[in-house]
Formats: sequence, C-alpha cells, structure tokens
Amino acid sequence: MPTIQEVAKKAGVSVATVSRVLNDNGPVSSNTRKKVQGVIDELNYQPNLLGRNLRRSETRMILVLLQNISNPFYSKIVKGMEDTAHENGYNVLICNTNTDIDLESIYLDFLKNKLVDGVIFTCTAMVTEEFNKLAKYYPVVLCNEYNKDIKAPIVTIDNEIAGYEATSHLIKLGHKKIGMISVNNVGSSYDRMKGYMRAIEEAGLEVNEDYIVYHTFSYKGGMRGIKQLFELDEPPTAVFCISDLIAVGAIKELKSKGLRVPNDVAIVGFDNNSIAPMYDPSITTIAQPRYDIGKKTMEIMLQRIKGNENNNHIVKLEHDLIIRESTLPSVD
Amino acid sequence: MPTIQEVAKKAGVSVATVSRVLNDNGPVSSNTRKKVQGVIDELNYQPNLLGRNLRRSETRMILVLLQNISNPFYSKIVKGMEDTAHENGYNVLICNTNTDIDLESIYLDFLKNKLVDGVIFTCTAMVTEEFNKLAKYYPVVLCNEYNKDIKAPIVTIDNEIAGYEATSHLIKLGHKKIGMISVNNVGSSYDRMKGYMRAIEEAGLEVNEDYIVYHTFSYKGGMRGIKQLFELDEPPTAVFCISDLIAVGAIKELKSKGLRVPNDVAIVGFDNNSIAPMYDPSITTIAQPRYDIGKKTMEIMLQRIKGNENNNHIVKLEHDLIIRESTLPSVD
DNA sequence: CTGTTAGCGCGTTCAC
DNA sequence: GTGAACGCGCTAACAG
Repeated sequence: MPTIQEVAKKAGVSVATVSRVLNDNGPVSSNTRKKVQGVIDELNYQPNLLGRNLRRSETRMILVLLQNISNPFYSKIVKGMEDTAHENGYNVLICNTNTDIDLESIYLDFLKNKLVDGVIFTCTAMVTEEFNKLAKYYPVVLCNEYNKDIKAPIVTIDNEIAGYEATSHLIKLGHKKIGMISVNNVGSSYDRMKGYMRAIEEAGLEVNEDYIVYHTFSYKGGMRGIKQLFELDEPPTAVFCISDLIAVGAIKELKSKGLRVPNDVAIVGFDNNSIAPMYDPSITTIAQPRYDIGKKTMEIMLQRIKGNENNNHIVKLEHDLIIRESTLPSVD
Repeated sequence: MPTIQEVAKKAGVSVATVSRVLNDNGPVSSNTRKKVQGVIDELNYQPNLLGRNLRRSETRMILVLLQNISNPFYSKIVKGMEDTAHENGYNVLICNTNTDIDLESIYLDFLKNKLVDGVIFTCTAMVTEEFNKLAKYYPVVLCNEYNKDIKAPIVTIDNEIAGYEATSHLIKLGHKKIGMISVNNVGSSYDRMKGYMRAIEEAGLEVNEDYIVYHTFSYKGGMRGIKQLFELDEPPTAVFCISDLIAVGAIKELKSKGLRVPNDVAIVGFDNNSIAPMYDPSITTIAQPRYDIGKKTMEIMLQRIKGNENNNHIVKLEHDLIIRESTLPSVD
C-alpha cells in the first residue's frame, strides 16, 4: 500500500499537491492534476484513513449500539440511519452490547477516544446519571428507548397513545376482561401500560391488577405470561402483549392449551415485527415507523455533531394500528 | 479531553513515561507510576486511539459484513466471533451491505485504508476474481457462504451431507414425491441440492426436475415455491426448503390452500432459526453450529492476521437434524 | 529508571 | 499554482 509520499515522488510534486487533488480543495493546475491523478490510479493509491482522521480529528463514523442484532425490529431502523448517514458522507458501525455493561463501556471508549464521532443508543445498561454525564460531553442520541430523567435527544413514538389504541381496539370488539403481558423497568412499556389503563378506565371498565403480568421480552416470556394469566379464576378473553415476540409465545401457549386465537382469546402484539404477518394467525399489532425513526435519529445526531442541537429534546413519530387475524374472529 | 502531553506536564514527567504507564510496558519506578496514574485518574484521561492506531498501524478491529442484520441466523455466529475476538483483545464491528456492491466497496476501503485489521464476509456481491485479489493482500475470511473458486479460508458445514440427511428423513417417513425450494447462484444451496439428489437416487427413486424450484431467500419465496409446486399435476407430499424462512412461507401458503402440515404435506427447513421452534407447527430443520462457526471463523481470522494461516483452506463443522412437528404426522 | 527525539500518514498554513 | 514545514496524539528507539 503506497503512501502519499510515494505518490508525490512518483508524480514529481509535493505531498501538498497530492492532498489537494485527493480532496479537491485548493488550486491545482489542470495539468498537474491530471498527472497526479494518473499516478494515483496507476498505484491504486488509497489514503490511509488513520492519518487523515487523526489530522482532521473526525472519523465520520457513527456507532449504533444494539442489544442484539438478532432482534429484527431494528433492521429497518438501522436502514433509515444508514441511508441518512450515507447521504451526508458518514458511515454506520453496529455493535452488540448484549446488555453487558463492560462491553458497553468498551464501545463508549470508541467515542471518548475519537474512533467514532457519535453514538446512538437503542438500549443501555448504564445508570441514568452516568448516561447524562456522557451525553453532556459527547454526541449521543437515544432511539426508541428512554426514561424520563434522561437528558439527551430522544426519538420514539407516543407509547401511551399506542397502548391506548391497542386496548381500545379490543374493547370495541366487545372484550371486557383484557390482560396485558408487559416487561419491567422499561420506559416504553410503562407508557404503553398507562395507555392500556386509560383505555379501560375511559370505557367505564375496571383495571384488574392481576391482569397485568411482567415477563421477559421474549417468546418464552409470552408463554409464561399466558400460563400466569390462565391460572386466574377468571382468565381474560383478550391479551395485549408488549411485543410481537411475546404475542407469538402467547399464541403458541394458548394453542397448546386447546384454545383458539382469536375465537377464544384475542391477541394484540406490538412493533409489527416481520413475524407478525407471517404467523398463524397473523398478528394484530402496532406498527412503528421504523425507517423514519432511524432517519430522524441520524438527522439529530448529525445536527448534534455540528453543534446546533440542544440536548433535551424528544421527537415523537406517528404509529399505526394494523388489524390482522389474531383479533378478528372468523365466522365458524 | 486532555492529551498525553497535558498529562505529562501536569505529572512533571515526559510523555514517554506516561505512555509506559498507560501500556504497562517498559520500566517505571513505583513512585512515578503512582504519580502519573494519579494525574490520569484526576484528568480522566483516555488515550486518543487515532494516534495510537496510526503509530502502531493496527486497530485490533475486525469488520463483519452482513447482508442484513435482520437475518436472525447470524446473531449467534456473531456472538461466537465476538467472544473469541474479545478474548484476544480485538473488537468486532458489524456493517450491513444490503447486497449493494458500492456499499460493500466502501466498507472494504476500511480494510484497505487501515481502519480495520480484517474483514469477515458472510456474503458478498463481488465477483470471485476480485474477491480473490482482495484475499491475496488482506486478511479476509469467508463464513458460511462460498463458491468453489474462492481462494480464502472458509468456515461452513457440509451442506451436501445436510441436504442428504434432510431428504433421507423424508424418505424414511415414506415420502416418494419430494419437492425442493431452493435459491439460485448460492454455493451452499447448490451443495444442499446435490445431497437432496443423492438421497433420492440412493433410495431408488427418481429425481424429478419439476420438483426443484428456485425462489428468493425469504418468506415470500416460500409462498411462491409452494404455488409453483402445486400447479403440477402431481404435487409433492413433502418439501425440503433451503431455509426456515422459506419453510414458514411454504407452510403459511399450504394452510391457506386448506392443506395440513405435516399430515398432507411434510416440510423440512434449514438453519434452525429462532422461528423454527416457535412456528405452528414447529419446523423440522438442520441446525448449524452457529456459535462454533463464528468462533472458528474468528480464530482463523486472528491467525491470518498473525500471518500463520494459508489462504486456501476449508473447515467444515458438524450439523444436526432436528425433528419437529412439521414432519411428524399426529394421530388424527 | 527516565527524557529526548523521530516519525506513523495526512492536511494545512504560509511563503514564494 | 506550488512546495516546505509543522503538528494531529501517540509509541518506540536510543541515550543517558
């Protein structure tokens, strides 16, 4: 791999001139430009980005922290981020944190140590206080997850309204005993639950605490949730699940109990994951504008890097209720 | 963010000494070490990795190229890679290529321009010739995908035997008309098909070319595959699908035709994706040792970086046939 | 045990 | 329009 020095020597010019040709800034006569470009092509020269980045003290790289790439929910979000980044001459790197605080802090060192220009969190194991300190000094944006004490730009949907709409849909179908399978300690879930409660109260029904159960964000969480709900004397006739993955576990468990979805129990999921339309029955769910969430998040990040973005700032994008087989009783 | 200079000045020593404390190499008296460490902690100093990497001309970063993070198949593979990398003081970056040749070449510039020490491909849009040239000069390893002309280390399973076993399983269950939904131009699919054919021939049956259809690596591909197979006068009674996602599409389409799986048509998938046990019916499939594939791939990469690894070298790991509901007729 | 110095590869002022 | 020289922040070779 040749260096800029060798190009310069071979072209019979100084490194400064090569640099000018490379970056197309500063004046170069068309003759020498042609000559230099010729050598660049001939040697197949590519500038060493380590040197360039050190000199410019920017990398034009944005790191996206994912709990785990296996969650297909994030693929379109990342696509939105990537497209926006590329349009602006930035690149996106993805790292798995596996909810491991040590791993997370290694990746944050990339930010502190100038290997990337900014970090987008889709989750974090850090305590809020520490997170806020980080956000104070470095470009950091939160995507889709949050809690109310966080001081950093946040892009999300209005989870309270989404929870309200999901529950209202079940109420309109005539359900009066509506369960909810949620997870603990997540800001978005908390808001969805508040929407769930508001819908029930506004419909003149009563919130039954036993109907709200907390499990993990997974297929198994859904199975356990149903098990718990169906140990009650009066099990619900409809269940709002905090994610499609939970909904899938719930449906699978109901089927194994010999119950039919939606005829015996209606199920609503959340996220409109790729499984939702594929499952049998296909799953009624809340679709988040994932691409736009990613796009908006990256836009804010790039603004933040430029310095024209304050740090306390929440953007809520529109969601959609998508009605599918899991809540619409067939005629049989 | 302080520099090493400022730390040195504040501690009253030279930058060399700070560097020695930082990297814990070279002799430093315990007194000055303590003093320097004190200043480092006080200033919360972290070394600028751009400077360090430029100096060392290594980054201890490995780039993993994924077609798309949405494919959950790769999550465990990546986990295997990450664990192995971390054990050796390396970090893993993930990038989506979206099968976009231009994007891919941008990421390859990271390699050529010293931003990462090696690249692992799980897919590539490059032509083989160009790929081989790249592999000749830079540390490159191929994971799970290949064609026979490629000259780079490859880690995979024995797809021919896997295809053979999947098909033999169906034959043992009494099926004689066995279809296959495959995809074009992928080395692994080609080998699976060869195994499929060998199983059929060894059982004394005849390969029917109409039973092999080619579609995309997706849910929709599975639906279209079934549609095509069931336009035949004598549709198959069992179908071997090249991936679980295709199998899911196939099952969904069969159900919408009023056919039962497995009682009317048996289905085998491939990969043991997370959907496979969750789907209804759960899907018989070939499980690849994903974690070990990732681990082995990274081990070879690290050897390759050290220079003790030749470039023409294929590792095949063990797979497993997992039998589930989609091939086992229930008694009804 | 410690400091001085050179240079990794590049971009950029400032002369000319 | 072009080149010489400096420095981004760090590590390593050498001298003391």
